[in-house]
Amino acid sequence: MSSKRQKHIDLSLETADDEVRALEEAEDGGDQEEEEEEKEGCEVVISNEDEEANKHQEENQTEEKEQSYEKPTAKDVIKDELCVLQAEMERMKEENRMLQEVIDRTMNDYYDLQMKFADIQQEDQPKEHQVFLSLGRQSSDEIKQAKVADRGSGLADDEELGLSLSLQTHVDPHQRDDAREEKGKGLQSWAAGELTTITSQSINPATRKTRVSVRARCQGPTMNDGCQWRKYGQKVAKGNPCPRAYYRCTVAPGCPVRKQVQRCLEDMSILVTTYEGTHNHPLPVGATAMASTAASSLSSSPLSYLSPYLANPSLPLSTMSSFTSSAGYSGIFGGRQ
DNA sequence: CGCGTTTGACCTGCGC
DNA sequence: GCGCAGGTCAAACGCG
Repeated sequence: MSSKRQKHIDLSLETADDEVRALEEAEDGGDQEEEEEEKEGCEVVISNEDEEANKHQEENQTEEKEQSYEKPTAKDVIKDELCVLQAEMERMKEENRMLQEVIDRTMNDYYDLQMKFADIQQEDQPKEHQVFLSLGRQSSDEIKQAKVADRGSGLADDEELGLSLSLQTHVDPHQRDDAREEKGKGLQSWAAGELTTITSQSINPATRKTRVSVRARCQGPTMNDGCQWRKYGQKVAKGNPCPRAYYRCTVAPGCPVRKQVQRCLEDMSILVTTYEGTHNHPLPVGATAMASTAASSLSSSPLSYLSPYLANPSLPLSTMSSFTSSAGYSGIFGGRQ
């Protein structure tokens, strides 16, 4: 008998809602089924939820007859467990909501700091080209912040390589918003939703070598950006115990593009990928979405690491932006030579 | 066997 | 000039 009672409890845990329904039904019309008590002896596999409820109810009733003093106890136990489980579910839901809010707040603060940092860098090093691409999830607040930063930055157009700055002179605010959303979608699809952070780009004035640095949350050894890469070296850099891996683009022979991949010291789940060079071949579709995003902000030839189309400096900026937008890609960041 | 990775050696730029 | 750190090369190795 005790084994039967144990079975009841297990079933109630698996299908709590149905159990509640079954109990309610049992209370309402349980008398009608008392004459089928002989079924209680059958240990069959329960395949139907209603059958399960009925059987549950029948077994309960059988036990009730044999040990009538246990009737309120068994139901109370089940109801108590249901209440506890439901309360726990509610608590977890509430906890999830709070965690989500914390994450959103943290992301907002992070992007805010990133923008301020960009402004400070631009003030300190007016000759150093800086690009900050906001990738992945982007809230409306971040978009607003970006707009404010863009309008207030007052960059010298001829000298600064602005992120979305220069392109904004060609599109209206609605289009910008749409484009930003497009960018987010494109990158999410590119990185399977794992891309969450920031890219930055800089040109070394001395060597004229340019780099795009992408920080992405990625569990694998390297993030899939659509291109084919061959590893040619690995080095442990000073200050970071994580080894830095060196990759060369193998989509086309002689392609000069290289990338360095290194885990972030602060957060091992973040992969910092630095691209360098210009592809001398058309990119795969998967890579082009990313390429157009980054490269449209890097319209000068040495800056177009990711899109060979943008390696052609003869293409005017307006052509670039129309290309990236008309191609349906997510390139919305303006570029400036 | 071909291709990609690993890893130690070598090269190069930079600061002192 | 020297030392250091970052970057690249290439032989050895592993895998399919």
